[in-house]
Amino acid sequence: MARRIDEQRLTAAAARVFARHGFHAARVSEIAREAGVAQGTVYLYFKSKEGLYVAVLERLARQIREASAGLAWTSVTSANALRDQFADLYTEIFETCAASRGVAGLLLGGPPVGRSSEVRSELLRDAEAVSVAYLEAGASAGLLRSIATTTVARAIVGLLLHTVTRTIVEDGRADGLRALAEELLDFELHGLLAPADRTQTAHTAVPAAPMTTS
Amino acid sequence: MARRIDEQRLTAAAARVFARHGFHAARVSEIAREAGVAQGTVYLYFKSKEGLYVAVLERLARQIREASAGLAWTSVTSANALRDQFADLYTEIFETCAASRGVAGLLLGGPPVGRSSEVRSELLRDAEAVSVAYLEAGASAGLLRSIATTTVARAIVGLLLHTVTRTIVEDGRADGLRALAEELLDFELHGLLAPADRTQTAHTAVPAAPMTTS
Amino acid sequence: MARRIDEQRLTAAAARVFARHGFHAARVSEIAREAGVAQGTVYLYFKSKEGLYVAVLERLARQIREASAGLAWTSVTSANALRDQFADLYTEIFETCAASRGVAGLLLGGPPVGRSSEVRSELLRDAEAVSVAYLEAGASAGLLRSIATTTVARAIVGLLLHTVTRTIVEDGRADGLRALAEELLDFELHGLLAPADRTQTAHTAVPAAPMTTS
Amino acid sequence: MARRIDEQRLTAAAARVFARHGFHAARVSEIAREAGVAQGTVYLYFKSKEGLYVAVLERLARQIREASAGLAWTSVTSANALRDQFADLYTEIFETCAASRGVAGLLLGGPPVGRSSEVRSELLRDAEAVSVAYLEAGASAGLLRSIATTTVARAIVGLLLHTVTRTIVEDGRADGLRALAEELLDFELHGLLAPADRTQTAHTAVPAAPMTTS
DNA sequence: GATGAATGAGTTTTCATTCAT
DNA sequence: AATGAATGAAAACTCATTCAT
Repeated sequence: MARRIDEQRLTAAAARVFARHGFHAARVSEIAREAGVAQGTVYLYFKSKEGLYVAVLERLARQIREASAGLAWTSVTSANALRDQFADLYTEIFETCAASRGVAGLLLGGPPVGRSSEVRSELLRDAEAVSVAYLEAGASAGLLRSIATTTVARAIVGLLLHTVTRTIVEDGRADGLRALAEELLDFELHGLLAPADRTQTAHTAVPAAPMTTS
Repeated sequence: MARRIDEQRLTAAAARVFARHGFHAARVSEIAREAGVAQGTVYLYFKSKEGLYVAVLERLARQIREASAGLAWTSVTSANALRDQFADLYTEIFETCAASRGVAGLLLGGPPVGRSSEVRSELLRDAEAVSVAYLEAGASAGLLRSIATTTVARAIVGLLLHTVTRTIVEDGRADGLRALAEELLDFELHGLLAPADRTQTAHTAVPAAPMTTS
Repeated sequence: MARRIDEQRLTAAAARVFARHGFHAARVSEIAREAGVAQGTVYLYFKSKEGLYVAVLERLARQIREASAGLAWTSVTSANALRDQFADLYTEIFETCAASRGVAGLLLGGPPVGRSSEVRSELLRDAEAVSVAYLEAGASAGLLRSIATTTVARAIVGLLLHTVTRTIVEDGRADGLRALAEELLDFELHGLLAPADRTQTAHTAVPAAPMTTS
Repeated sequence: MARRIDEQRLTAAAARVFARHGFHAARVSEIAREAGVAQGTVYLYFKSKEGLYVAVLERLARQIREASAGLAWTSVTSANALRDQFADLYTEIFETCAASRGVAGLLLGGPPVGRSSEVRSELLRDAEAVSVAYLEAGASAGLLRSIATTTVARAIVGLLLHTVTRTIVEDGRADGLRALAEELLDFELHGLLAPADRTQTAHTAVPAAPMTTS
């Protein structure tokens, strides 16, 4: 058990240090100091700095998975029920990431280090797979439209991902995460277009030449 | 005497090498060899390896901006026109990124190196700003719903970004990019829900506990 | 665990290598080899090659100070007593420098490297200060003439310095250092002129145009 | 002749740059820029940076020799005449060095670079030789005491050298150089001791333990 | 198990020098 | 003769990892 505790101390310290400096600039010496152990001790628990890094990422990936697994998933028979379940899921994910901002940034946007790319890819692939499953289930149930499943599944994951990266990791938003989830779901479910019965005349002042800023 | 070698030779070689290995694992010696110049020559044109890297990213960022700026933007008065214009834009972006897959991966998902984070941030910020502008213009023209603008703008950018990263950079898709764009737009504009008049009974077989894969 | 190798091993090796090649041409790798440690080890003990160099110079500067501080200084009431005390001091300095010829050359005549100039300057300034103190004390005691104190103090230090540089460092003289000291003191105390009562006729064959050698 | 001019321009520029940065930190590019020529041009006139450096030192060494050679040396038959001639010599040397402070510092205290050590040594050796010649001539003429010629000759050179280094190069004194020369000569000729007929009782407060400053 | 001193491989960068124009 | 772009050798320093205690 002591072993477990020390390992925890190390990954926790490593998470802080990696979050602070990124993988390459992080020093094993700093991690050891922050964990209150000698440098050599790190190598009793982890094969290498790389291994320690991957372990840190894996912990967050696991937490995200657990967060979603912990939810009560039931068969869904209405759009509202579907929406509520996903709002729960998104909120859990957001909160888990908000609690580990720094590591979340590395998990989603860090450099490829050892198996780190796989950890990220697997997480995203799983998320996409879940997404695909729901889209298909929803479609066959008549709740959802039949659309380009793979593309849209990826779009949904990307939308979540970027929200985490920009709004939670970069801006540091930690409150109102459920509201954030609801806003995203509203967009996902209903799309952008105004209800068909609304008049669609307009000379919309859509500006020319986008992204010519900066 | 004018520069005798083309700066382009260097950035092109650097793009290949950085794409192959990422920033940290890329060796200046390999870049020089690939460009067919001596190592020292690199430093006649760029202050450092870091500077060279940022220059490579900036070139792609510029290309993406130019791709979108080159389009004919007109005032939009119908949902279809809006959709067409964005299909053009997305297609241009996809094609630009497909032409520089490796660098696109670094630009969108690479580690922070020198000013590289700013280059990425500026690009995303600009994209989000454009997105916001269109959402607001579309809404005030009655074409689009009024929704949480910032959140949705980020969602849209994230959705694009992840599509580029996964489908174009990782999977290497180079054809059918307009179709991809159309699929995304269909999702963006109409959302996931089946038309309201469709019956919404269903016992949706929505599976419990998502993301418990691998 | 206490340092396992002796810092002394490093400075001694460094002293030899620096003495052999001077600061710039000295290679850290050679110092490490000469000390029988790995290159990296040098940097456990010293921040940089520069720091190691300065440490080597400081050690000799300290030794010179200690050599002079170890002498029994008493109030002086006669020219002979004064002369004896200084003969002791000079001899100590000469012997200390003779024991570290190479380093003495660098301390007194090496290029400015990091704080090395300050180490030298401080030593010389202290020496001049002591000189000034003695000249003034001697003058107020009626033992010495009243003369341009600062200028003469510097002259005396310079005379010692150059003797060390030329006779001890360059020529490698290691014996008869007390005699050397006595000769210098004879010159310092009595000057060059023949006793006034000696006839001063002479057709001195003072040669014209000096220094047209080589 | 154009060649001469360019060479002059180069040595003059090099003197400034070497004086500013020392040999190692001086950049050939900076010298070329300061001289208003291309880098390659330097190598039309000098074999290497080292050669240029030595040329700069040699120029000052030559100037010092010429300064002394330009004086009217006549046979000396009195202490006063001797003193006057040397006052002239010292003043010339001081003024020459004051006019090239930076280079004087390098000539007398710079690092060993190529033949630079020889240039310095030759100058000092010549100075010592002249000194020896005068001491011997003066002694045989009965003007000067018979003393340890070599030692004293070196002492005299060292005294001059250090005065140049400290008072002219470091402190930047440029005026009153003749007075400085006279002060040195007074010390050299008469020594420190008070005239014998002055009472030599005194309890001289000669301080104990010198050089324990800093 | 824990320690931390020692290791030494590995890489960017500088800058004197060359030589095609 | 002059140019200055290109060259490439050379070296300090860092830091992950090891292993004797």
